[in-house]
Amino acid sequence: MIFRAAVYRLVRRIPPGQVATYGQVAALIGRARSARAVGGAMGRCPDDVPWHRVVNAQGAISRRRRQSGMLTQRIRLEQEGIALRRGRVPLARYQWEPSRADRYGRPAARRRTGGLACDWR
DNA sequence: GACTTGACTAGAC
DNA sequence: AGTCTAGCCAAGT
Repeated sequence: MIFRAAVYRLVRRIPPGQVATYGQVAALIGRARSARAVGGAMGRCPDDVPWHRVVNAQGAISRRRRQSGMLTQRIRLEQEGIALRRGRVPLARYQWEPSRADRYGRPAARRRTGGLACDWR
């Protein structure tokens, strides 16, 4: 499975009105240390991928090299009923809690940094 | 195959 | 709560 294809397949399963973090997406496809690469994949995704449902670990909309897109993301989230508080999505309320069937692999062992424990569940 | 570039993250101040 | 750093890694050149 190509990395990006795995990312897109998973992101398509995020329900409307909920969000996931880059690190969470990475962990769910069994690549717990690839959060950064997930961001790269989101930048060039097919139109049917709900990219706006992916935010960073703080619940904020990550900055792009070019600002364009950040506003669109916020608007789309709000259209799905997600209210941002102080510029961030309250993850405690909106973060996706995937069922076991939505998980493809077990998170990699955590190294010094970059790897995520299963704390998003 | 050796860089370079990010829509990343956890920890340490 | 902000800023900085060190790790991480897929893709593109």
